[in-house]
Amino acid sequence: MFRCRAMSPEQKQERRRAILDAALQSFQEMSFDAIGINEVAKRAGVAKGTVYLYFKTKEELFLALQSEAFESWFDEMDARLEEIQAAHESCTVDRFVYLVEHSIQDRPALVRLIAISHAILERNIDFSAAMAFKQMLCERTFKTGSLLEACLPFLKPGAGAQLILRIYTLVIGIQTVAEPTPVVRQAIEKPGLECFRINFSDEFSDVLKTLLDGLAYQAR
Amino acid sequence: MFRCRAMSPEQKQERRRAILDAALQSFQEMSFDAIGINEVAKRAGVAKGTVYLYFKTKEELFLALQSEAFESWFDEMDARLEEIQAAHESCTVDRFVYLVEHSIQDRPALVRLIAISHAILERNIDFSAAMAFKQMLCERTFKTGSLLEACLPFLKPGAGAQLILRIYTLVIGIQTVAEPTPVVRQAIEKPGLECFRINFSDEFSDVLKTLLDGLAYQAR
Amino acid sequence: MFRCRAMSPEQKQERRRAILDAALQSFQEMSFDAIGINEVAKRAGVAKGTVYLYFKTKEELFLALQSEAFESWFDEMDARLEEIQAAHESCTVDRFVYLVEHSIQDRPALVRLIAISHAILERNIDFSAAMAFKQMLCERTFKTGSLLEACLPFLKPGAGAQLILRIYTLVIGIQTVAEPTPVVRQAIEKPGLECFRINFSDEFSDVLKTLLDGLAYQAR
Amino acid sequence: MFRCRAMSPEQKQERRRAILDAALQSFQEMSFDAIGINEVAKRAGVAKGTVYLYFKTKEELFLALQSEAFESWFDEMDARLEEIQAAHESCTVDRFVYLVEHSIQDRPALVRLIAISHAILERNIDFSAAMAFKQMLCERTFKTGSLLEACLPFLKPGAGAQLILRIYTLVIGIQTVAEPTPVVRQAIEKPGLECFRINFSDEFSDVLKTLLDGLAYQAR
DNA sequence: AATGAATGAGGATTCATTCAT
DNA sequence: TATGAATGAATCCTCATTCAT
Repeated sequence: MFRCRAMSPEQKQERRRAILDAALQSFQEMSFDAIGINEVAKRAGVAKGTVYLYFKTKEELFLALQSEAFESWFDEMDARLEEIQAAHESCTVDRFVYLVEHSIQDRPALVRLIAISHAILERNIDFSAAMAFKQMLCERTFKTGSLLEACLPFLKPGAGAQLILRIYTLVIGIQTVAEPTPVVRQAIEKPGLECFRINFSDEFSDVLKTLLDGLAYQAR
Repeated sequence: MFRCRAMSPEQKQERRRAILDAALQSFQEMSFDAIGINEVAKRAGVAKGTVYLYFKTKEELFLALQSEAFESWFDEMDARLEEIQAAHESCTVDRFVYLVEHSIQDRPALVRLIAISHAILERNIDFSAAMAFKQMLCERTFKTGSLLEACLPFLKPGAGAQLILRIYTLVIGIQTVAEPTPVVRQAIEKPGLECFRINFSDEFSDVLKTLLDGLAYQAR
Repeated sequence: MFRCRAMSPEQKQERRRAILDAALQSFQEMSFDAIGINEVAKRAGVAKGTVYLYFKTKEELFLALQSEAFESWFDEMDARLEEIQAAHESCTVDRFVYLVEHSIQDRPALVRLIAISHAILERNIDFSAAMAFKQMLCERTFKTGSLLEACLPFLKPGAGAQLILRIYTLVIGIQTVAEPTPVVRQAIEKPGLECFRINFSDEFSDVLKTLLDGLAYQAR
Repeated sequence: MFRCRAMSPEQKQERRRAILDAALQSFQEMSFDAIGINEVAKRAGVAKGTVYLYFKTKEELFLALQSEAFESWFDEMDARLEEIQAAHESCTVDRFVYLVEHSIQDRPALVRLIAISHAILERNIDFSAAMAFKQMLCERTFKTGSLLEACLPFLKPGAGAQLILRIYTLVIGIQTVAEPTPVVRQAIEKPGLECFRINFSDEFSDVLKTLLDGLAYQAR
């Protein structure tokens, strides 16, 4: 255990980091419900109570995790889109779909966090945490949305941010059906039920492409 | 309490009905978690144990509810699509979107049940219940999918069923973001966060239409 | 299901038999707690309620089973002891121990029933069932006790019945330690705990022999 | 409720003690089944959850109680046997029987705990609790067994520990028949069933003496 | 007599959160 | 700040038994 106190802001950030890293590690190994705060605390090398010094609730902790993962995703998207802009290339639908799909595929934890965000995480956080999270999400959505509008010519003003939000919606829906419970997985193994065996990446790419084709078509 | 026994199959169906109706009523008033089996039992005029005579678990009870709601939805869809066929009309995208959106809007309980199906209901049912549910879903999906293919000329063979499944996916995603938790709802009231105030029907119609436009475009 | 009614006493006995046989079969496959009345009823080919027509409680049913097993044991003991008497042989301690041990070893269900009799069965029976059981036990104990006194010369009057009761006591104690729970069995597998690995027959024979030697010694 | 925390190991022991004492008190007033953890917690002045901080299950709590009672019994036995050795007296069978009987009579809770140990307590404890308990029992059995061998000259090496185990077995068997259920007690009040009215101490003394006589006889 | 639908009591346990130290 | 001991709410389901048919 860290037994030191009276820490500098840097030290506090470090401690916070350790807790977040521990939470992420746990989340990669098991489900949200299966994770206990004790587990996270031990892994982070702090006491249970200390976790609550940095995060008001278990849910707020994992919301912070989601927040970070989102920022990282937005960072990558922004970088990729800026590269495209810088090269004065125009972005095709296919390339964009590929870009998004890969950036998401690299972040399985983010996808799983998004899927439990509304049903679980956002049920036990306070107003300020909700506010901060949504505000961050909004800002980044608009920023990345603007870049998007510059890359995808058929996007009207405002349609970039909207597209981001719809990608978010798609992720929730597709992840939910793509990761069924064990008993359902067993059931859909049976012949005749192939239609329920959905692969996240394939489905996501396909739907996103169709959606973009639809937008392009509508924009003509 | 009913002091009579449901001996004949008809009486047993009736009793089952009473329990399902009671569950639905409760679900319309509060969240799944807030509902206790005792509550449902009392409302149905039976004892707690009797509920478990008809449904193995609380989750199975609500899955049965979802099953019924789904069948009703498929029935309506089939009827509408057959009307269109019978009239030898060809169905426009807009008309189809309108049709789907309304059929869903009339079934708020179904939408809420779908949204908790994967995360909650399908976690505590046995194999046979899972199997029966998925099988029904599959059959009706393909049947309605065929009708769809007849109505929407740009749908290739097999695309009808796939479209139904994607509508299902969309419902999950959109319902999830359209019905935020109280604290999140409060947060997104604030100015600047309008983008998160999503109306299920509007969003659903818009995305579905775009998706269909995309499919139509791809089919050219 | 037997759907017939208005039965003769013979038919009723037959039905009772079927239930007892079914209960015994179940008990040989699993523990008392694991057995459900439904299980027994189905195996006997009757409805649950019918079981309660013949036995007031689940415990009374298994007490009846124990009763029968006891009578069978007494029958065998009596027969064996009478054989010895008829042959005008005098019975040695070793022969008697062998006789008892074998008669018990042939009745594993009886031993297990005895072990749960006081703690479980006799907790949920009514006065008349308790009375009938104890009366039978008493009578047979005295009868067999008398035969015993004739065979084992060192037994004083009354010591035969007392010996039977002590054999009963020994069975309870030894069976209890000889059949530990799974977790305890696992624990006593470890080296150093060999002393807890007790074999019923060996221990029973040894203690009974010592006890009889003691009685013989005291009688000198 | 204690509003203070038991931080030091001594304070924690004290708290553990309080819970054990409360459990013992309850056990003296009623049966294991009738005792609720709430009851014990309240009596100990702690919250329900606190009990589970010290003992993993209700059964483990009562196993700890049994463990303590056993150690106390072994302590007394050791002390008495050492006194005898110190006085260079040789111990007669009668004196030993008296000694054991009294040490047991003083511990009615131990006897009742032993009687439910196999059937109840050892069914819901984990491996380490089972291990620790059996290991303690084994060690003390051998230690006291050695003292016994020094006191009772007819005991061969190893027979001391075996005798302790047989005393344990006898206690289970005799306690079981000596403390019948209410309905059985009522039944055996009736004339003719006197043979089932067994007094623990008398029966125990008598059987133990006979057993020792048998051992002495066999050793000649 | 037989059925099987209906009943309803019954309790340990976990774990997020708090707060005395 | 950090700790970790203390708290206590919260609830589904089984199954022996009953009794209307």
